[in-house]
This record gives sequence, structure tokens and C-alpha cells, in this order.
Amino acid sequence: MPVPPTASTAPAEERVREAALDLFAARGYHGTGIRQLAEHAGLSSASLYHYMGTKEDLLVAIMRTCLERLIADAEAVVTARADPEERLAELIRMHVRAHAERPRETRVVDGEVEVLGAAARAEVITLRDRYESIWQSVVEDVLTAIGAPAGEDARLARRALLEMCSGVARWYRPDGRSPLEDVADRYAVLGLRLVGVPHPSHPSH
Amino acid sequence: MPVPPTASTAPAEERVREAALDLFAARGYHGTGIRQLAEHAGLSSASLYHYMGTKEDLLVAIMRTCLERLIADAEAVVTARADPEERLAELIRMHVRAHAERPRETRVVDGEVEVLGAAARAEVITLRDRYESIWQSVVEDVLTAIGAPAGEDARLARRALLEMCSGVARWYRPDGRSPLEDVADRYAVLGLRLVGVPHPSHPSH
DNA sequence: GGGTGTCGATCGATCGATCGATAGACGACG
DNA sequence: CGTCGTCTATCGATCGATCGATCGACACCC
Repeated sequence: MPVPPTASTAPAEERVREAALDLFAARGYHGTGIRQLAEHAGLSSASLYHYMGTKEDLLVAIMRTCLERLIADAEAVVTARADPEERLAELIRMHVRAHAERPRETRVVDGEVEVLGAAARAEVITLRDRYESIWQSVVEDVLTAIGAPAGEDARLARRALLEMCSGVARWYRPDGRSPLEDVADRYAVLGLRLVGVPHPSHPSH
Repeated sequence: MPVPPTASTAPAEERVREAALDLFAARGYHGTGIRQLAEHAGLSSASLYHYMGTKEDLLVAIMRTCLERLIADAEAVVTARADPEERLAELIRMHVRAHAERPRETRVVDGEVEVLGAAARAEVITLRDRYESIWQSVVEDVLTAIGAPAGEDARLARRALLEMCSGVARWYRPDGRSPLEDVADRYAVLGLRLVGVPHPSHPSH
């Protein structure tokens, strides 16, 4: 529950962003007051508005940055790999890494969409759909490549994969027993087995 | 965002519970005001306090009920089945059913733990740990039964399984394309493959 | 007439947001 | 050089609204 204050050496604009990330992730958007935000960033609540629009604008900016980064990373993976199974494995590793290294961002993105007004929500959901559609086609390609039976449901598998990988943000700790790359590799194995790849014995990289 | 009001025929105490479930799930705990809660339940905000303690008490009661039910159902599954693979398959089906049929409860339980004070949070986390420990031992038994290599991580697999199954609450709609039992069965197949069961061809029931 | 429900009125606190004021940095002009 | 005007950054004070919670009063029922 207690969140240590943001380091006060960075420029104020970054401190505001960091403070919002810390507090929105820890207490939720509605659970975070403007004054807490200001105190955490080392400014007065009035000064806060020199760097942001409304509180909701701040939330949207965080979500947009995070989602655009995920999309760019996913597109880079698809560009870099041709083999369907390798693509999926690398997509899983990328997603797991992102959620483990930036749990605050992903927690805010995954958990605060419903507080947005209609316009902002539409924008964020469009970005999320773009990201998920990349996964969708990669999963479909894998199912085709392994000659999956007609009953296999790519949408179901995609949802199961994404939820399972996003969950990493809720439990991974950098000081835990296994290094992040191990977790990412293991998740790639679990994910490939999940979709039905018989022997996911690909090299890690 | 709009949430239709709770039917006004039920007794007031149930209406309060239902209203809290609706609004906490849709707008979050901090996003829901006492007056919205009262209006949704068809009472005045003062009358609300005839049926509940504090707003937080109401939240805790919802969480406790949901978690105790999950624990009881999980224990029933373990009692009814002896084969490790069948146990895990049935555990998955149960969890998926629960999250699809009661998305509001599970969304509140999964997403609002951090708003609780220390005492209430400790109680809820204890219940959650009880539930997860049941899964943990079932997953371990499956790994042993199939002679999994020593490198397999039961904790990792358990977390992946639980996150993937809980995600159903975020997308399942009863009017969707596949009936709930299909989804539950498919998830059981995906989950067994995930942990490494070679041919999860068990009958559905 | 003691419970059982229900309510309007209201409490102090906090909410998100805005105001006008102030202090300093920087360049332009004479 | 000095000294204006503008721009950026910051703040205390305060706005109206809403927050969670409580009070005393009223109505009904057994």
C-alpha cells in the first residue's frame, strides 16, 4: 500500500508521469487523488496542471504509450521471424518480458479501461484490438502449420495465451527465484504446448 | 458504463448485495459512491446502512462469499476424483464455469484486493492462498504422474493456468458463439496440454 | 410500545479543477 | 549596460461538488 516517493532529480514532467504510474497501479485511478499525485511527484496540486490536462488525460497518455509500444514490439517480432512457431514463441517472450519489466503500465492498461469516457475508451480499445489481432493471426498460422483438427478454436487459444502471459505482471518480482529470461522461455514452452505444438523444443533464441 | 438497476422485487438486503456486485464490478470500488449504490438498490443512502456496516465491509463480504464458494467447489472436485489428470481437468472446468457464470464476483475478487485495509486484506489473501494451494498440489500430482522432467516448474504452471482460466470472466458472454460447457471443456484440453499431458483425450465428464 | 425499516438533512472531509500572484530566465531594444 | 516585456514554472487559496457516514424522526407491525 505505501508507495515511496518518486526521485526528485528528474524533470518535473517525468516525475508526474512516474507518480501517476506508481499510484494508479497501486491504488487505482479512482483511488488516487490529485493531491496525492502532486505530493508523490514533489509539486503542488496546482502545478500539476501545468504539465497535464485533466486527470483522465494523464491516464490516457499512459495507456497510449504502453499500447503503442506493445504494438511496435509485436510488429517487430512478426517482421523478424518467419516460422509460425518461432513467431509465437517470441511473441510470448516479448509479452512476458513487457509485463514483468513494466508491471505498473500493464496493470493500469489492463485494469482501468472502464473508467475512461466514451471517446478515450474507444481509442484505447482500438489500440488493444490492434495488438490482439497480431496475436490472433500468429496463433491461426501456428494452428494451420501443425495441421490442427478443425475443431480447434484460435480465438479461444489466443485469449487463453494472452491472459496467462499478462498475469505475469501480477506476480513476477525481479528478486524472485528465477531470472526473467527463464520465465519468458518457460512461458513460451507452456504456450506452445497449449496451442498443440507437439514438441516445443525450439532453442530459446 | 450504464448499469441497469437491480430488480426491485427481491428483499432489500439482497438488492444491496446485487447492487454492490453490479457497480463494484463495472466501475470499481472507489468509482462507486454510496449514493449510486443506494439508488441502484432502490433505497436511500441512509437506509443502506441498515443492511451493511461500512462500504468496505460490503466489499469484504462479497469477496469472502465468492472465495469460500470456490474453495468448497475445489475441495469437492478433489474428493470426487482420484486420477490426477481428471482432477485437474475438472478443476479447470469448475473454475471456468465459476468465472463465466459469475464474472462480477470474480472481477471484484481479482481486482479490488488492494483497496482493503490491512486486516481485511490479510483475511482475503488467506482465503485466496487456500484456493491456490489446492491447485498447486493438483498440478504437482499431474506433473509427477506424467513423469515430467525435473526442470518443470509446478508453481509457474499453476499461475499460468489460473490466470488463463480467470481471464474467461473478462470476455465470456452467455449469448456468444459457444455454449459454456464447450468453453469449459476446451479450456480443460488447453490446460492439460499446457502442463504437458501428451494426449488429453479424456471424456468430458 | 419496542422492534424493524425507511428517510431527509446534515456532518466534516476530500474531490478535481481553476484562479490570480509571484519569481526567475531570456532576448530585444535603446 | 540597463531595463523592459514575455514566457515558463510554481504556488496558496479557493471554487462547487461529492465523498462516506450519522443523526433524529416517522411509519408500521406484532
